[in-house]
Amino acid sequence: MTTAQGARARARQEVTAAIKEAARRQLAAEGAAKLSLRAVARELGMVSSALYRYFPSRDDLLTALIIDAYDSVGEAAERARDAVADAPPPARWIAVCEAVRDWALAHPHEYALIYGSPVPGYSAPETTVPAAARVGMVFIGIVRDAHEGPGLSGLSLPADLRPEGARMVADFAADVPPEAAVALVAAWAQLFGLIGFELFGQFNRVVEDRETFFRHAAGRLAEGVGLGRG
Amino acid sequence: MTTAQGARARARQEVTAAIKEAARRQLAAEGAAKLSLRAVARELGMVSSALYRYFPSRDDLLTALIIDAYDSVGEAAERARDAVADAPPPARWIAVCEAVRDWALAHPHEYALIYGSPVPGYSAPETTVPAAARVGMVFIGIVRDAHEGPGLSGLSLPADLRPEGARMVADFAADVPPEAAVALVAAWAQLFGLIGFELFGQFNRVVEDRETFFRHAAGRLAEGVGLGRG
DNA sequence: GTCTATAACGAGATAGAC
DNA sequence: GTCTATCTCGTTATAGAC
Repeated sequence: MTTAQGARARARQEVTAAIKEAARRQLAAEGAAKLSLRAVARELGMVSSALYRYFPSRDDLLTALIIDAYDSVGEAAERARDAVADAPPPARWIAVCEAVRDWALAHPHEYALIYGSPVPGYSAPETTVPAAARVGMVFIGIVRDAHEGPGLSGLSLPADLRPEGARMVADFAADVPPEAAVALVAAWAQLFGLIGFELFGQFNRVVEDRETFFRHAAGRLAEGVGLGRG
Repeated sequence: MTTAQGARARARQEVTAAIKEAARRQLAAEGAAKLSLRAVARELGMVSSALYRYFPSRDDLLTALIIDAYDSVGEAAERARDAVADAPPPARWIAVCEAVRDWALAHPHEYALIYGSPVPGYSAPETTVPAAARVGMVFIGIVRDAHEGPGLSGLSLPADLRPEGARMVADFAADVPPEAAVALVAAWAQLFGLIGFELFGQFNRVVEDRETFFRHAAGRLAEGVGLGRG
């Protein structure tokens, strides 16, 4: 009985994975807006109605792809953090930034899915939130460690941002000084500005040596969150 | 004869404008990927073949929309710059940043068109480059003025980025120090990271007081390009 | 119970003949 | 410029195979 259930479950997982894989190929070729269940089914030699055993609607398939993509960058960021766990905070910050950029360059369509223009007519459900938060949590962890270790430097917070900083600390950045939380969120958004511009072609004819440029910019972001020079 | 030609030219311009307006509505409703000449024609009560007298292809219509959008942000940035021409450089920098953000919040779909995910199957032609450069040129101008006036402070450039900085100065940032050019390009990309994250929903549950947060972040960007505190 | 296939719906896009 | 025949799409109901 358990073996039968195990086999069924395994088969189900395999089909689910195949569907998502085909959907990702579609994503790359046609874009998220044109993702179609029928085309996915066709590519797999299935009939469209059969897909509904695995995903109750097209939007649920999209949601699964989005969560997978967030988990994929999140994992890349966490792996990078763990690989340099002994390095000083600025070096760890830069390593994670580079891991996120490397992931984006390796998965441009999944990057566009989660950090690019929203898909028309689709609204991401709450279930995407934990996966979406993973990358940010890695950065928060680095700053928290620095705060509890060597300390943060060069930060300040104007009076009109103090409530916001306090709320951030309470909501998602425990044990981080409010001025660091505010700087952190800004740096996080700015990092994806650098990556998005490179990926989406805004750096054409503007930045040539992109590795070096990015490493330098990531280092300045680290300074901006109080990590000092690494 | 001249009046007849003038009337014809005027009529042609009006129809062209109506086509682009309808296309922008489509952009908002369905996204750039699904922009179709037929749907635009239908909305205008025309037949699709008639549109080809104005735009030889769907891609040409897209290109026109992209150039219009770039010109629109560029104009907003230039207007903001001119409105605070007497203010010190950091204040001018922040004013332009806020103008770009205001434009983005007012034109989210056009923002997505030019700064969001690339449209699958579409490749922007060279003709978009001058319009795309306008916003950046405004920032370069502010930094150049500061350099030639009160001066820039706190900048440095590692050896491995010096060739890149020199190239930037030669290519598009004349009369700006190379270290400022590099910082400028980074700040430019980071600005759109802040705006894109706000616009595309990444700030949900993360940033509440977005005006204040943005103003502060824009000020830090100004410091990052050597403008000092305003 | 779990899955796949057939068929159909209503809506929309598209191609081509006229 | 119009009309029609033929596609696509998401989704559901149903029937049967394992």
